[in-house]
Amino acid sequence: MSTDVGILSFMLEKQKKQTKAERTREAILSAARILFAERGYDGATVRDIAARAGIDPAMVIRYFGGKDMLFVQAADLDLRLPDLSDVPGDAIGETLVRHFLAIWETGGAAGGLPVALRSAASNELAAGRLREIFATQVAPALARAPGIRPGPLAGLVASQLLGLAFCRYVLKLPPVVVIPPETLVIEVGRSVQSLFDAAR
Amino acid sequence: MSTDVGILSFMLEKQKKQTKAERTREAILSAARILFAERGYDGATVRDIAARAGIDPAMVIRYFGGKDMLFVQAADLDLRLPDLSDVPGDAIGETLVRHFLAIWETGGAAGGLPVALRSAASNELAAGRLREIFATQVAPALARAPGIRPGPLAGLVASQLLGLAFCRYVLKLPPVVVIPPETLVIEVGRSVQSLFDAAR
DNA sequence: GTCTATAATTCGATAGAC
DNA sequence: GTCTATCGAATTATAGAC
Repeated sequence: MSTDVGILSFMLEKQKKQTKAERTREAILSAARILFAERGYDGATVRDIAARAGIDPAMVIRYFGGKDMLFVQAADLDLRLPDLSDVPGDAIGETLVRHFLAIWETGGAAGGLPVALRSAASNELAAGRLREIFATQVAPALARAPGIRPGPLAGLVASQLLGLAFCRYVLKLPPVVVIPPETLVIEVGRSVQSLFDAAR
Repeated sequence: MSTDVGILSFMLEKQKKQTKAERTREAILSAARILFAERGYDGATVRDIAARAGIDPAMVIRYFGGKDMLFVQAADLDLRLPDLSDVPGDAIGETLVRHFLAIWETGGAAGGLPVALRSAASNELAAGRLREIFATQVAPALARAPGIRPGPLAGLVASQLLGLAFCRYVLKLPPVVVIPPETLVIEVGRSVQSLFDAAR
């Protein structure tokens, strides 16, 4: 079966070369996430991203087709929201805030949420991504909370959590930055919980 | 006293000419507020602003010294927050939300708050303005609420109100846009109130 | 006071050599 | 696959005519 051996060695070589190309691709994407999250869509230039990734600006276009398509990839994210049907009814607020804070505090700068939130106010592409994330991830997850009437709940919860992230991680409002995470879980958790209690 | 008459007629003439110049200045500022609020600092160009004001782009620089200084003027705002020492302790949440919504719903597009919020995420100048507004207007006003412990309260209230404005007026998240103002006053008011109750 | 013309940058994207 | 060189467009800001 020389054919099989040929295929195998081809795949190995292909995988090896893909590893090299994929490493470049990952380097671009990683640099893009950091700079998009720091400066927003307009503020982060293709040249800056290429410089941070250690490659030529032309490669960014070659790998991703354009700045806009690179941004869409960089702003991609999975919130991995917990299944609220497993959470006690009076602990939903704290659970959500704790999960949301963990997304930001751990590796937040490398994820897509800071990228999307930073640019959403001044870039329609980013705004659309954020609206889509709400519709496909946040709203369905909140709807699984037991005994909740449909209504404005999901939008109001999103407003509160995004407002917290905005003031703490984007605007960096000093009094919000210094609040310990545990305090946020309790205080904001209670406030979010009051939204759920009212929708029951 | 021909001197007095001379001064008087000079002042009248001066006032007349100032009226003309002031009208141009107001036209620029008004156009700048609308475009800065719509597209953010980077998205709104001096050319666009001049075109909407019906004057030459060079005049914008001449009147305001530069795009950045025009922005500072456009982002200036007075929240006119009510004196919370006059408000019943259990109505503070609703009072704040109602006042905040009124700022946005009536003439919001012409004010400085949409300008500042739209650009705060991607422009340090705007972010500084917003932080300054919090420090000089929001925090002192909230501190006048009777029987409140100092702590994270002010920052959390600002987070919730800014989050609401962000989702409703900037991001235009559909489920948040369609909520009637009265519902917002009640629902968000209760949630804000729970922050105050916990700080007592 | 006002406008024309342009200076001086900076950006995304592409063509083509290697 | 990668890089050099550059195009074409858009930006703020200024200089100078009227």
